[in-house]
Amino acid sequence: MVRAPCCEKMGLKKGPWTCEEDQILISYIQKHGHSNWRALPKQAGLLRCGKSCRLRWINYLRPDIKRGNFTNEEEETIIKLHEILGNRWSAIAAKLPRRTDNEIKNVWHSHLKKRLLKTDKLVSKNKVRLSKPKIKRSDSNSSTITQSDPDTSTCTTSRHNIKIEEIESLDTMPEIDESFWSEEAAMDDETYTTMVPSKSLTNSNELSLQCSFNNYEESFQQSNGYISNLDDGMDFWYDIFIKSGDSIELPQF
DNA sequence: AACAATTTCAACCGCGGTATA
DNA sequence: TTATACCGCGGTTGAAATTGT
Repeated sequence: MVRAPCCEKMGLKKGPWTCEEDQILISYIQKHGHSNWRALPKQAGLLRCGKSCRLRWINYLRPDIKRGNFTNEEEETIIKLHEILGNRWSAIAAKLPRRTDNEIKNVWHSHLKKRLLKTDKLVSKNKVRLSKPKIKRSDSNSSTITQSDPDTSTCTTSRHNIKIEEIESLDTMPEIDESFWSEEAAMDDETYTTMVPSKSLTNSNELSLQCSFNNYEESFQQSNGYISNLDDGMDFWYDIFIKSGDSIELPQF
């Protein structure tokens, strides 16, 4: 099958929209809606293809669009959602009211990606590979977290101080102190402080883990009994299965 | 002030999914 | 079932704006 071009190029305008064209499009859509983008430009008297009209409306003219700089909160949200959803800009835009997928895509490519690349380079200098956690099915020892009480807030092992606390999935990532990224900020095993099972291990459907060092946190979530990092990076990826009542041995940092 | 390099972002292109004849 | 048309999405482009020298 040979697809027909989206519009006959003959006589149709391309490139930036004029104020006059914008006004024609806005007033037409206000009166008649946009049930058929292909027919719209002809009916509205615009020398544009339907695709161009749709894009102009969706990305620029829609009355419910929020324009201007993205807030820090919005940028953090985009970064987190991108970790989960990848380049699914429309899905990300659906979580950010009044922002368009095109705008989010642009801000990702122009700001956020560069920022993260910079961050990754610095993190890779101090890269740490986490070993796979061991699961204890029955007995336990001093280096193993055991589930004694679902409501326990802290416990201690011989190797690390461990605390058990509630973690909301996709919780806030704390501000990272500038010193963390400095050349001098050498990684130190002792700065790893917690591997945190939340909500106890008694309910395998509600388990999540959080690993933190300095002020940087890695979040893990359980899905279908498996735990995996929310990050795509293989360096922090786990594939472990935990059943109700299991205990978990801390990873070696 | 002039020019070059870089960044931003609106708009375009092509593909895949879906509806329809 | 197949061919066609349309819509929406993600990748890419390129002009305009900004920044650096």
